[in-house]
Amino acid sequence: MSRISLTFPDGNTRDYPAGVTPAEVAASISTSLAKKAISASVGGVHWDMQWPIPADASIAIHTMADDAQALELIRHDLAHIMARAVQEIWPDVKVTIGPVRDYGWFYDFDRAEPFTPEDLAVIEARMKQIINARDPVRTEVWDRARAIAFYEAAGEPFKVELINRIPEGEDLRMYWHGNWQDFCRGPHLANTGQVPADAFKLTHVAGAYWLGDSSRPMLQRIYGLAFKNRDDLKAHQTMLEEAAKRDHRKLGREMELFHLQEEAPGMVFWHPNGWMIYRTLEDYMRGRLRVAGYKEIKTPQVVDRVLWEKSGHWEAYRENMFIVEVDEEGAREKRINALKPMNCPCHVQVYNQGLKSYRDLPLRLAEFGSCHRYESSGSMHGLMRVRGFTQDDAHIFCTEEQIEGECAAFIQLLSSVYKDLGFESFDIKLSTRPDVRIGTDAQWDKVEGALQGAIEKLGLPYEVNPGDGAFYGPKLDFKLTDAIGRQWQCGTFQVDPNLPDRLGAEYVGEDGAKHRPYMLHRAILGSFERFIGILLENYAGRLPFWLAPRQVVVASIVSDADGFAHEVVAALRKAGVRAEADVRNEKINYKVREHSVGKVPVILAIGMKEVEERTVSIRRLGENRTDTRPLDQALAELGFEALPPVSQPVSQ
RNA sequence: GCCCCUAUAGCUCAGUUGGUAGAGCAUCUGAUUUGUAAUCAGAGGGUCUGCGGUUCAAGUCCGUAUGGGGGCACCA
Repeated sequence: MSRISLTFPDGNTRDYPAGVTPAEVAASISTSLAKKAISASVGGVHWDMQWPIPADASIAIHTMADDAQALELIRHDLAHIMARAVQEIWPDVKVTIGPVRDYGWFYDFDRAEPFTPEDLAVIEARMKQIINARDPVRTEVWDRARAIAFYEAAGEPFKVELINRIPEGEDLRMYWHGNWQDFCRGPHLANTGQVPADAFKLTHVAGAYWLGDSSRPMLQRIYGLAFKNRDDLKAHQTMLEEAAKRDHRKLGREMELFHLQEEAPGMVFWHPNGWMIYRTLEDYMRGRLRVAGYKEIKTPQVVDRVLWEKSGHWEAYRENMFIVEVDEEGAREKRINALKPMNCPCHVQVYNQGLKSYRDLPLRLAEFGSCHRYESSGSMHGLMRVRGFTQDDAHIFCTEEQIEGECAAFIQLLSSVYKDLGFESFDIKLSTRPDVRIGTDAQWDKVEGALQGAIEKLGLPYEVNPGDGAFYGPKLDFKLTDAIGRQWQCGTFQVDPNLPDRLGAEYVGEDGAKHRPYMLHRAILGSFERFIGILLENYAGRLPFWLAPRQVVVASIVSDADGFAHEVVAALRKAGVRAEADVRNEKINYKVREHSVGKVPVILAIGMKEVEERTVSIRRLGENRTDTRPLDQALAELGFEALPPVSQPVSQ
């Protein structure tokens, strides 16, 4: 059980068990201290105790047993304090709900006028007044009829709806902050003064649907950041600024990687540098897949709707497909095609050519498949969510018995690839059978068991998401964690008996009869576009040498060294290094700065000294020193670094 | 798609209460030959996102379309 640490004005800290009562606290300290002990610190949070300590202080003492709980309470109380401030300033605003979230909280309001940044400053000022007023927080338990009557009288339809959604018989708690109250599950601090007044900040306003339902009204959501002290808030704000600096859209411009433009929303124009990253990543993946026993194929971009009808996509996914109508001469009707939104049906077509034997299985067909999806306008975001993208897609056709082995091999491959690309850890989520599904329970038992067995044999931790699988089969999702702690879902592994059935895939078994294979959909990166965005943000643009588009710039210091600079570039290129010469008539300081800003990992400076000694001066990005090396040695070192990392396979 | 915000030079941004545009960087030209994060000088560069409206007059005010941003919804 956790303990509470109380720090008193005499500077001493005393520990108490979590269930301690105010009376016990009072009894444990000397009378003289008791009279001064009007403030204390619990769980790192400063709070004021009235003396004698009131009975409801126990709420705070009980729940502020550790920092995480203390923060939760602070953020939760701030949500209420903000709602109260808003209603005090604009009495006609309707309140709804305001949960705690990472780093703060939000609250949704219904108001005809939009909240402006100036409004936020006004609200913040009022919140500080409320905190400084140190209003005690009181709890009352009401019955449903009273609560509904109260909110109907107050003209708060959203609250009435919330109460109606609470199951009969549950207690309804009303929390009073001064003479403003909110219906809430609690718990809360003992008084508003326990919230630090200088450690929160209202950040922005955004639209959000009532109850997350796009058919319901759109409310205005005000977001706030909150911490237990001012330093933590500042630290978080600094972190946000740092995160903004590594925004891949900004890096994409600065490093001349790609651009997007109005005529092709959600489609990437790759520039030479960006395309080099893309191709390096693609070549790397191609190599990994080849070794892992995949066969690479390429399938059409434009496919007749007939196939999409057979696969079921036309019915279920049509709104998200780019439709291509073609007028064919003599035809009575336009022929309707669609840009493929996914590769699966095409891969089944490849599988279906020629009769397959059980000896052909597992058959692993891979494609760097260019797909187009008509994503809604509001969902697009730089490289992270685009309309035209390329998946590192593959489909494994196999028998039920082979699923577990294929799953284990896939996870090993994925983990090794992530490691090579700089991501040490990832989380696995297993989504199991949903309520609405096809197939028998016995089949689901086997298939889910296969996935589970594969993960467990590898000794990896995983989380189960019951009921979150597709209607045809369970799936695994793989989420990697980047350098600043954000998680990205990239890999996926799905078991699908449905599509082979719809598209008539089969193989001849040992028994001479025809059988349906299972189809395993799997991807490691997800899409190249998005993964490059993730890589850029993870490394803040400072890609490892082997992935950097321009690996080395050879900069001459004086024009008499230009000849040797060119010679070094040629030798580097021969050694497999992406090198460029910079022989512009500029100072070396200028060149070093420009290429450092451009995130070039290695700068070789060439002056007359190097020309005479046939050496190079190596400067690595982020290091303020240089090393002088004989040219041959530098070529060997850099040539080796230019190779993609070779990872050890995960041991069984 | 929905709500809010936003759109001025390649980039980052100024532009007072409406009186037909500015800076830094970048680019180009010249000078400078330089030892590890910005050498100096000069020049060119903008239908102020498109369309419509108000006004004697619109970068500025209003409407609308499109793109972008923050979210929500979506991501079989």
